[in-house]
Amino acid sequence: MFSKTCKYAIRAVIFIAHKSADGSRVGIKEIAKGIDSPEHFIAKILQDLGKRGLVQSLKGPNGGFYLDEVSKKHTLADVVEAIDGDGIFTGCALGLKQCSEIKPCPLHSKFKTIREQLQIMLGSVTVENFNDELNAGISYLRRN
Amino acid sequence: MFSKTCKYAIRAVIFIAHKSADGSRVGIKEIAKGIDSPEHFIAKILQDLGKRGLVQSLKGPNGGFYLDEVSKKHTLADVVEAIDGDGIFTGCALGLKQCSEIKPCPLHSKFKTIREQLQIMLGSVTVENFNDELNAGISYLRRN
DNA sequence: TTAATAAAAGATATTTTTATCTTTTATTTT
DNA sequence: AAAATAAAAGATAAAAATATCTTTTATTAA
Repeated sequence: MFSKTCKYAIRAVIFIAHKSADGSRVGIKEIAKGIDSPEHFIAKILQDLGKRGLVQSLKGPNGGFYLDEVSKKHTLADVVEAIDGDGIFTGCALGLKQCSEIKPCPLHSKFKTIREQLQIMLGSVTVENFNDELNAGISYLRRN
Repeated sequence: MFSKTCKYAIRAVIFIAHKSADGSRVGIKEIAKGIDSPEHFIAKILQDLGKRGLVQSLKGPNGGFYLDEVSKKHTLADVVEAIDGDGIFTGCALGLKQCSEIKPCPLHSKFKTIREQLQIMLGSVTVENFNDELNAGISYLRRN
């Protein structure tokens, strides 16, 4: 469904939202451990998300990643689109470039519904929406 | 959503169902052209689907691929599962192996609905279900 | 029973994705 | 200012997915 890169990205932004909710920053090592990802790989991903303004960071002691007021309100759809592009929301299920309402692939209409639901779902939750349940230990971002 | 291999596979079986509905066989070259795929690559995929009993084939003159009565009734879910496995139906959206009802990832419950709908949708159409609309030129398997 | 046809099988190549390692730059603290 | 910290950037490597090429086997038709 999502690329591995995208899965790491989603887990990371939710983790950062959670850990930096108190105004502090969270380092790359803690993030990597907290979401079970390769440290250097998630570093690259966050670098990319940083350039796109989806996460913020500061170098040096007490530095790390955090989210400003705008970033906290970004939806998971924003994250997915930043990493994987909008193919999952708009592309043809069978990979046909010219597939559209007028020249639909056999699955077109049936798939449309599902894609839309996915987009609505991902568009309706912000990265900080999970803070409470993570605090309460109701959901998890790693094997734990 | 699906791997490229899986997209080719779905297109191919629908194409074969369509072209062999009259009892004839359809060659690999015609299939490759008919679904816009690399010839040797789709050959490999069909070889695999053949071993799994999802398509039938005959070598030699007048040979080619076709579907027996059982294969015609296979659903697209069967094809997807044969190629990509059941990860898309059962796996965690965030790639967490231990994600489950008792240790859910943040997206678990919201995703469940969508995965189920996808499975129901793909499980409710057989590969031959599209023959009529393909004949009528209402849907397409290549740029055309 | 030979030639032609077409898929199966095996080997290799290319591209993309995922992962790692090293060096540089920015920031803070002493 | 110097030392320590931590991300940014750049380079390289490994693995997986996608694609191509060649040889073999089965089948048919002449």
